[in-house]
Parts: sequence; structure tokens; C-alpha cells
Amino acid sequence: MGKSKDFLRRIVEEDLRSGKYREIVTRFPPEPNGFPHIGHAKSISINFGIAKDYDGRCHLRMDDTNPTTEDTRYVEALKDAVKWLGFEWDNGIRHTSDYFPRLYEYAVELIKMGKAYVDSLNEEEIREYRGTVTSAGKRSKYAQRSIEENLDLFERMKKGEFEEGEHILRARIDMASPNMKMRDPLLYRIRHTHHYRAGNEWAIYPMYDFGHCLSDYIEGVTHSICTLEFENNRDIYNWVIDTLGLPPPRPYQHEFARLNINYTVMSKRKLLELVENGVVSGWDDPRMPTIAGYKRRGYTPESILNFCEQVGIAKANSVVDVSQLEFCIRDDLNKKVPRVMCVLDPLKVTIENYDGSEEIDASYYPDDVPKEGGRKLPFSKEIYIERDDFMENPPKGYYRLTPEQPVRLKHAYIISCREVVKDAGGKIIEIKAEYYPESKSGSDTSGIKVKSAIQWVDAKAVGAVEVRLYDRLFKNEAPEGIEDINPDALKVVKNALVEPAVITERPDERFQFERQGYFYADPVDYTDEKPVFNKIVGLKDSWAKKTKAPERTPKPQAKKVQVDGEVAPMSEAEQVLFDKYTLELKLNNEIANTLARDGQLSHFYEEAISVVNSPVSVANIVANEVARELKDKQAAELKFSAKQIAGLVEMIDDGTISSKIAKQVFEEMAKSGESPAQIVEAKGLVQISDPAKIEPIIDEIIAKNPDNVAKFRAGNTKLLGFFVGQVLKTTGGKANPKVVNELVAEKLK
RNA sequence: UGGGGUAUCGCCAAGCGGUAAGGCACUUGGUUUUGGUCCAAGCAUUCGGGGGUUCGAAUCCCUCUACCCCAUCCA
Repeated sequence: MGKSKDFLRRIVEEDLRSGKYREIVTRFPPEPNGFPHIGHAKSISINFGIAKDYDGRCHLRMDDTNPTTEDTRYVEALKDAVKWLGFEWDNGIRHTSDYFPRLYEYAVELIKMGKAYVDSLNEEEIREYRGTVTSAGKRSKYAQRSIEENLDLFERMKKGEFEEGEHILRARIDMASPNMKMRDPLLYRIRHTHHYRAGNEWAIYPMYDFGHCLSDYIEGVTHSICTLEFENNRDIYNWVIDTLGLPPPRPYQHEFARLNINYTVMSKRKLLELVENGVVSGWDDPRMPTIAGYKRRGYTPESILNFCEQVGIAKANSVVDVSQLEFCIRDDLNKKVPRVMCVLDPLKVTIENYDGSEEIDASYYPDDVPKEGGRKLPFSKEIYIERDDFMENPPKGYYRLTPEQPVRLKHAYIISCREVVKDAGGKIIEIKAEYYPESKSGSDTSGIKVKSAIQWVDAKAVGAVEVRLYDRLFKNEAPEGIEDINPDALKVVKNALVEPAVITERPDERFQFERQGYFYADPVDYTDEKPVFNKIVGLKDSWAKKTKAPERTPKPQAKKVQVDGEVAPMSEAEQVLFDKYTLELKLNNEIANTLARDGQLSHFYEEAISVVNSPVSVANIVANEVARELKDKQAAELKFSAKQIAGLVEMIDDGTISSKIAKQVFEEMAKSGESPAQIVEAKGLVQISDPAKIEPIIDEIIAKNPDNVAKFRAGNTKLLGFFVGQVLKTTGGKANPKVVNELVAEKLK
């Protein structure tokens, strides 16, 4: 039952198994031009996670090739993020800028090979010359320059003799490539800018496509994992390494889908916009999807990592529901943090029959959290409860305090409402209540049944704190930018009332405020004089769900109509073939169509039927199996011949082998080029059709799977396949499936 | 429009010719001094559509459709 591995880990395992690499080296290569967000966390979790899983190493490398946008402040944020998530990078932080000298040498080498040239077109011309996605580009006249001239120019570019934009180094690949990225990509540009690390030493800086692959190579990276939008860049990645002829081991690039979450934005540009426009208080605003933001909000590294694991790694663009993230943090905090009481919107309750005061022992943790610890709760005549824990005219199903319904004060006594005091405007300002002395929590002999227990705080022993209630930053599921900001994403409660132990004992930094949610002592603004708590996430609230109208209406959304496009008409020659196949050879339309439209296939087919007179069987194999092999190969590259296919068909037709075995034989043939008869002989693949041989096997399988037999008899006919499959498996695929099918159906009746 | 990708439940996501995993969300019911947690049950006769091959297809073949990426001297 081994848990299924993601496709990257599968590749890594295969590379290890095949001996391609002895040790796995990955890297997390951010550009230090912004704060890392939860999408980076996914990348960190993948790269460091894989290195950890396979006993390899993971490097942290600043991909700092663009001096105009990068800054050391972001480097720090990146380092913090990785550390906070609990990972250690191998042997010091690395920088692409460390490799500038070596990168320069590689570029020179490319020039010497005639594979790179200095172009002097201006920016606009370069764009024009590149062509469009549907039309080829044309090469610059400067591509004619001699190697010597290129060398000289490039060196002078490096020395800073030219203005920005005057010259540029390009690879000489193919200006007509269908892959736009391969149309003589830019390798080095001139930048007279101070680099935050390299200073003013360089006047030229490598482009991503040149610097990245080589940095990976230099570091001995084996698996260069990046996001989907770099798929087109993979060709350059390989081109650079290949044409430089770098000795193995060399890295290979693999792409996965970046993380998206609804109700949030994930691009550095949009995040920067929020910061610069003051929509949020900074990169670490608790509403930001940055790692710094989540950290300040109170998320734990464990919850983020767990989230990354839950969403998985695949190649399909997707948008994860934010509720998945919220689940992860609740799930983590539920088993970790102390429960305390805090009243956000206080309503005074005077317990008229209570005098004096007492301290009540209360555990920090509910019974289902196996942790020790507790505190004293001061209790007296005057307390505060949450305003919405009392209703004068409650709806059906309301469990809390009403004029008719008593309620328990969590950890303390049961109270009943005796009188509702209102101000001139009719607003309730106080409840006068009665308590039951014998109802004390833990020694309740009152026999009174209550529907719920609510949080409260003692009026005299209360601490006023600031509580910041955060909600999702955007009101739209797929926000564009500032116009979609949720105006209620932050509500500040200036004077929330919290029980004293939270502040005096500080048993933790994170708390569950009972019945409300999880909260975090703000690491920046919290002081003893003015404690500040951030709401991390609310508790699940099935009452609120029932009360409020469903906010996301199911939206029936009529089934999308599938439009069927036009099929390109056949050429005359194809039509002639098609007619011949259907009319003369009695092929069905689909097979005839497939064959007739593909020159290679029809050719192959004609050759095969000239050997064996079985047009339909041959057609089936050619149109299905041979077509697969011919997808990314030329007919000349095939290891097998039409004649061999004919031989295979003969064996099917005379019953020597079943079509299932035929597939197996075909695969072997495609790989080794041996004749079908040889393969059948060597592997003993002759089919077993004798019921006397098959029946005992069926009996055995039936005996071994009584559950499935019962299910089958109860009407789950799909299970027929299961039994047939089992029989085929035990016979190594040799049992005649038709016979097996009949026998199994018979026996299970 | 050329090229490169991707389509499995409301949202993620396994699956690689033989019984459609799992998580989130949702819906019931039970436990509960948190309307939390926990527990039990229910959630895809069907895998973007249509054909074909096969005893058997989400998986193989053909074809159509939809969406994403590429024409920064960004990464």
C-alpha cells in the first residue's frame, strides 16, 4: 500500500535506480527582488523535501543576475523563510553572482565556437526581427561578425566601454524555431548599475537562460525543478549545456504547476503593489500570503508544510481552495495550544445571588488534548459574556442564554437570566442573573441540563487587550488587484476582555480563545502594557453556517456544450485509399480513416497485407499499436518490419496467442526487433484454452476472495473483470481470456 | 494562428489494460462543559466530447473541444 509518489520523486527514484546519479542535488533558486510567498514555500518544500527524502543536498541560491531590481533586504527575507520552514541549506548560501567570472568564460567559449555573437540591433529591432508565433524571424546582419570581432566586442562590453543597449550577446541557434525562446536568445546585456553584491565590477550581466543552467551545472545540481512557465526555456537549458559539451553529470530541468489559492494573489508584482500603495502595512502584514505574513499572523511552519504536502505536485494548473490551508492550521493548533477565554464584544452580567469571590481551577486543555496545565479563573458577582451569547428572542435551535434557557459559564456555574436591562435606545446593556451554587463545574449536583457552555471573564480581574480580526484579503475568488480588496479584511477590537492568566502567565504565544478561534500574540506590537493578538483562523462554526445564508450559491451552471470542430477534409489520394479500405477490404470507417490519412501507416499496412491475407486484423494492429510507435519516430527507425507484424497476425488468427499476449509480444518486438515466433517460443507465451487447466485456477481464486464473490452475487457485475484479471495474472497472461470469461461467469452464477 | 503543456467529484489529487485511492468542502447521525475536536455513515455506474481496438479502456489508437505558457535587453 505504498503511498503514491509524485512525478518528481518518481523521476528521482528512476534516476537513482538507473545509476544516472549517485547523489541527488536540488536547489531553491529565488531572485532576491521580493518577499517569498506561500508559492515559494511549495517550491522550498519540494526541493528541500526531495533532497531530504533521498539523502541528497539542497542548495539555497540567490539568482541575482539583474542588479536593477535586487536587494540584500530580500536576501534576508528569503533566508528567514527557509529557516523558519525548518530547512537547512547545504554549505552556505550561494549566489549566481559568485559565478560571474566563470559564466563569462563560458560565454567566451561559445563565441569561439561560433555559437554566440554580439548583436548591435536596438531593442525594437530585436523584437521585430524575432518574428511572431506564426512567422519565422530573421537573423541580424551583425550575426556575420567574425569570431575575433565578437571576442573583442564582448570584452569591451565587459569593460564598460559601451552604453546600455548598444550591444548584446546572443546565442546563434535558429531564428525560425517554432519555439520562440530559441530564436537566438539573449545571453548578456550591458548594465551600468551597482550590483548589491558584485558592486561595480561588472558592466555586463548574464540573462536567466544563460546563468541558470550553468549555475546548476557548476553546483552539481542533478534535478533542476522549476515552474511550468519555464517549459519553453528547457530547450535553451539543454542547448547551452550540450553545445558547451560539458562533461556529465549534468542537471536536467523538470517543471511542476505553481501554487494558486483562491481569494489571494500570488504574483510578486501584485504583492509589491499592495505594499507600495499602503493597502497593507508591509510585506509581513498578517493578511499577506507572504511567508513573513503567515508567520506574523501566527501560522506554524508545520501547518504550511503540511498544506504543501496535501496539495500535491502535478502539472495541471490549479487553484487550491483556501479552506484547505485553514484546515491545516486548525488541525495543527488544535492539538497544541492552550484554551483560554476572551470576550470580544462584552455584555455585563450581574449575578444577583452571588457574593464574594473565588478562584476556579481550570485546565488549559480539553480532555481530548493530552497535555497538562491549568490556571485559576477569578470569579465574582459581575462578569462579562459575549453579546451574541444572549438573545431575548432566539431563533429555533439557539443553545445559549435566553430569558427561558439557562447556560453554563465554562468551568464555572450555570446561570439563568432574571432580567434584561436596556438603555433608552432599547439596546441591552446588562443581564441580571441568578446562579446555582450546586452547579459548579466538576461537582454539579444541580441536575440542571444546559445546551451549551459559554466563555466569560470576571469584571474585576480582566485585562483589556487589542484583538485584530483578520479575514481574507480579497473579496473575489480570483482577484485581479487592489480593486478586489475586501474592506473588512481587518477589524480591530480595541478593548477585548481576556482572562488574566493569558497575560500574567503567558503559557504560550498562540491560544485558542474558546469558541472563537486561534490567536497569536503579535510579535511586533505586543507589549505588556498593551497586549495585541492576531486572529490566525476561526474555529469551524456550524451554527453560523446554519444561520447565515450560504455565501457561495451552488450556481447550477448548465452543462457546457461541447462543440465539435470540423475535421480537415481528406485529400483526393487519401479518399481513394479510404474507399478501397472500406469497400474492398471491409475495414471500419475509423480504422480506414486513420490509415488513409497517414502515409507512413498506410504504407506499412499495404506491405503487411501483401504478406498475409488478413486485412482486418492487420489493420487493427497497424492503426493502434504501430501508430503509437510511429508517433515520434520515422518508419525507418522501427525495429520491426511489416513482415513481422504479418507473422504476429497469423498467430492471432490461428489461435496460438490471444490478443492480450499479442500486445505483450508486440512490445517486445518494438524493443528488441526479434521475430514474434521467437518471442512466443522464448517466453512460452502460447495460450491456454483448455478449460480443464483453467478451472482449478478459477476455483482457487474464488476461494480466496469470498468478499468479492458475495459482492458480485449481490449485483456488482464490475467484479467480473477482477476475477478474470486475477486468473490472467496467475497464468502470466497466458489463459485464453474469452474462455476465462465464460468459465468465471458460469462459476459465479 | 506555429510551438510547448494540461483536462479524473464543488476544490486539490492518486491511478500507467482487470473492483474509480486519499485530503479539503459538503450532508447526516453519535460523543462532548468549545455549535471545536473525535467517531460512524454518505458523497464520480464514471474519468473534457465523439468514435475505434480489446473478453475487458480513465489507462492504447484516431479525432474534436476547452484552458494555460511563449514574440521583456525580467526571472
